[in-house]
Amino acid sequence: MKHFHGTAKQERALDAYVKLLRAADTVDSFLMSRLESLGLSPSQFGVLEALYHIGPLCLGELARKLLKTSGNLTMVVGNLERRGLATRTRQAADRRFYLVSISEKGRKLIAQVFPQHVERIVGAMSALTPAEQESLAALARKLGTTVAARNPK
Amino acid sequence: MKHFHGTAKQERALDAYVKLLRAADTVDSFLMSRLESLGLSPSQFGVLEALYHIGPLCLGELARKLLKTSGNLTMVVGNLERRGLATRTRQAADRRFYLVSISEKGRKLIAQVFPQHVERIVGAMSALTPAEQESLAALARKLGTTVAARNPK
DNA sequence: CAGCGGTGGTTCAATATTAAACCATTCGGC
DNA sequence: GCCGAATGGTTTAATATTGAACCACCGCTG
Repeated sequence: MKHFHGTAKQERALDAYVKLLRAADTVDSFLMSRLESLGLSPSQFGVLEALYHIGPLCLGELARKLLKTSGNLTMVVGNLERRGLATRTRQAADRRFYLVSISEKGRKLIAQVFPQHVERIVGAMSALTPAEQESLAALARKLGTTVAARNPK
Repeated sequence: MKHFHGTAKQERALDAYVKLLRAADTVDSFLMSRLESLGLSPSQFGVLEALYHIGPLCLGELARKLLKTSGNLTMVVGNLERRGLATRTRQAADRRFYLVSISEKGRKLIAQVFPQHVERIVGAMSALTPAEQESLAALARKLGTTVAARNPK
């Protein structure tokens, strides 16, 4: 059931684009549904997970890593702070920077939740063979980095 | 720079998952940035484009096609209606259904914007060769449909 | 035809998200 | 040392997004 007709080139590009977005959306909402039942929003989990695995980061670094705006991060980190899962401390060296760190409570939460999360990712991706997973990763990586490079933030 | 260490199976799945999401996010925000400069939010464009190419749909069908909740669609369609780009009419046969249709104004807008949108998709996807685009589409399709089938809405 | 369960939409409260305007701080040139 | 540009964060206004509670309508069964 197709509703747009263009050149072969256009249909190929559109088809790949639509399939890519739908797959990402489907897999992500499957994974996030579990996290939300633990009281963590997708964004909150994303920030905590980054802090947990990478270490303290300032707001701007978080925004760039997560592909979100700084204004957005202000809100999400604010919510994490209010819930005692992260802290924000002003840098003495350059007082414009706020270093965001995961709290002990946040660390415990991620330590508890992350293993199951990984297993759910493994489960979802098992729809593809290992070779297919690697192929998908390579193609997605090439596409993502090329488009990102062409459009400097 | 990797910050998580697990089994080969876990790292492969995680890597594919992360690359997939980032590619989708990068491409999508590249495309949406142009649409927003025309005053159309991504969701509004999604709904209008569906109505334009498929024809009138009821709220629930729209929600399923766009992978959103019905509550969300109530809001987005409300905004489209307020701007005169779509209409909502109650079905006489079964008065629970509201049929959503694109207006003439909306049709003109999409007719004007869609060709450029497709060309931008072609431009973005040209990061991959035609064969790679087809390969990506096939892998994404397999992943998306399998995960969706395993998790009936 | 009364009641009831199921389906379609809406409402509500909370969080997210962005762009744009704005504030705070640093740093370079003078 | 002061000013202006640049950088990092916050705020604001608007839209989006979800799950849960709720309302409206249908069809069925007694």
